[in-house]
Amino acid sequence: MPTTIRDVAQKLNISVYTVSRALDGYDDVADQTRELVIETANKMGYVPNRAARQLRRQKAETIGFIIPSISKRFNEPFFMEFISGMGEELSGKNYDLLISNVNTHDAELNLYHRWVNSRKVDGFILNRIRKHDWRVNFLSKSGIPFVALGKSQDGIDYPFVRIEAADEYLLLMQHVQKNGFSQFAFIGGPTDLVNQIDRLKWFRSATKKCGIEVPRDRIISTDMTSMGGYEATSALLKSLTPPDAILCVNDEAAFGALHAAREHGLTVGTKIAVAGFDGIQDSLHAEPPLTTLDIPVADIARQLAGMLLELLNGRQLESREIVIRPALVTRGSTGG
Amino acid sequence: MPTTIRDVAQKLNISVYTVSRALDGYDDVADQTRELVIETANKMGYVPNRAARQLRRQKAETIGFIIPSISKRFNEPFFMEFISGMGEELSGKNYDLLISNVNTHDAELNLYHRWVNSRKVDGFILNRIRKHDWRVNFLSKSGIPFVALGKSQDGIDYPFVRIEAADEYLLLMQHVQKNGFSQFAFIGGPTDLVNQIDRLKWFRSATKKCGIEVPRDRIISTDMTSMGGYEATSALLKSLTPPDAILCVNDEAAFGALHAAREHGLTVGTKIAVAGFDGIQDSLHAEPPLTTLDIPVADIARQLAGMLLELLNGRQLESREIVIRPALVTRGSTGG
DNA sequence: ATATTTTTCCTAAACGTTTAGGTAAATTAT
DNA sequence: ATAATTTACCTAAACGTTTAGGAAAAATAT
Repeated sequence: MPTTIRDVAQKLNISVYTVSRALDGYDDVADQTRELVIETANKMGYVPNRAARQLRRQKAETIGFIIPSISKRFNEPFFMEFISGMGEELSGKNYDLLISNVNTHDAELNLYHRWVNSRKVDGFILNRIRKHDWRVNFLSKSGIPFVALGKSQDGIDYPFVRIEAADEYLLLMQHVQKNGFSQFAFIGGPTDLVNQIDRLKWFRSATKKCGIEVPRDRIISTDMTSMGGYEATSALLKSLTPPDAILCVNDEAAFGALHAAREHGLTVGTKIAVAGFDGIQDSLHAEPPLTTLDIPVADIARQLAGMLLELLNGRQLESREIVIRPALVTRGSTGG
Repeated sequence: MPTTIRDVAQKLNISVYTVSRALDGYDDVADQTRELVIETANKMGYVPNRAARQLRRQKAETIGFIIPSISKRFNEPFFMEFISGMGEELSGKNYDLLISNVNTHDAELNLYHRWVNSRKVDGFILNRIRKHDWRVNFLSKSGIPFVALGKSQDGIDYPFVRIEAADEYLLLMQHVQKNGFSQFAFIGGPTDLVNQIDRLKWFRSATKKCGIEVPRDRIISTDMTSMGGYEATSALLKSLTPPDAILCVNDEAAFGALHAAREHGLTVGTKIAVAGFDGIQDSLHAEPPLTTLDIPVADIARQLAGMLLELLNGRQLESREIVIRPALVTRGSTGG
């Protein structure tokens, strides 16, 4: 049974009030007393009971993150980097991170509901935003603070980080074109994902500027896993007019594309170009190393967590919109 | 402001006691009343306040998982699969998963202390166990329940899952040998990691049975990242007597080994063999696809979470030790 | 010397549950 | 018909904090 505030107070023969105020750094306690309290509390290993504090303060000091049920493969490295970034920012500020993953849409809905209504978390961080996102609507209606990577088009105002890569996509395409590839294809994700919508838009705008025609059937929708990328690429390469430059919505899909291309006997970087998006760590060790548009995932997560903390502490945000631009990293998969 | 139990009671003109007992399924409330209560509670969107319930029940209904500070790269896919498995088991049982990651040993120690003493979690799940593990000692002394993947040698009794792969390692080595490779090397992890100790032991025992000599300098210790595997392999291949069969302590290191081998102009599968351990999903899409000893990571995590829940509910465990055997998956990286 | 302000600490209530220890009403046993 | 038991509910205390509203003591102002 852990030490309570009463134990500390008794030991020093003072009231619990004084202990509480001393530890929380209020100035209505004498310096001498404060020091004594802090020292004693440390010695006794006293840590405030979270449940009691939460109940009284009506704050959970906990942030919720629910891994979207659409991601069938939770092992996507992307999420691990994201979690890592949030965790770093939060644990430094004495906040905790509550995580769950669910398999069905109903379970996901239920969990949001439970966490909101049981006051288990003070706010949420969202990911993989969709064009119309029920989570955004639900949380907004609940009045619980949240931030997200990506802006949904539900007309709801919330702080977010978004990625802007129109220029970088053009650079990528010019680079690929310069290396002798011209038959472009785009391996994308679910069509209502904001990521997908943006990236496809940048792809299209870049093709236009480069004077490239892309037939309809060269734009494919996958589940953004390496298996999805593998299958889509295999199909593309079997067609009568196979592409020789495959741009993927994320690195994972690109890994699958690399595999499929090699399986078709194509030397990637020479006969065919492949590029990804996100810049996850293993992209460097792919064969050949993967050209990608690198975004600082952990850093974005850290920033999101930081924004949410500002919100929770009632402070004004410097900016409710943060724009991140990726860095084009050219490697062997597009011909050096 | 969410609905409280008092709101529900007032609405029905009964006491909060009756609402509480009805919702918790005790039999000292009339069936008719119970139904009414449940219906009304649902309609009003009532979910018990977690802090209040925790305070009164002295249970957090939350499990803690702290990503070990030794993993410099949190994006290791292994952890994501592990988290996914725990989360699945827990959320099904109405438990939540509290996650944090820390950068230093001190921060890690501090966090365990905080979570234990603030009663923020009811139990822990541990990972990456070391031969002598302060976490095991600390939690055992605290009297808080925990389970782990791996058994430390501190003479402390706790429920755990362990991997047994002596036979499978022999199979792997025979397979590699049969494909014409004979100069073995082992790229391992930190020397006090139970994983490392076990896997190196199996490697050594297999070499003995196969009549293979392995010089001291062919056994290397890394940080188990792809970069670590890359650097270790590069160094090995530059030596006067380079190996032609590299077995790695995990898949991530093996990815780096593949990269280094290719960079040295060696065709993996023909000139050199590489194998991993864990069977993470991307091992299939490596070039060439990676031979590995596949363990069901998510499933192990699920089982660990299940064991911990049994402990927390005061039930007797069927078995305090669960043994998992990996499956040898042979792919191109060892010559098909 | 008295009045005012400041400093330092205290008492007691509150947060929203759960539950020990009841009691009246209904049922069953004698 | 009365006693004993069971059923269905209630009141009030407790969990461990934080904090509003004081109050005594000390310092400062008049």
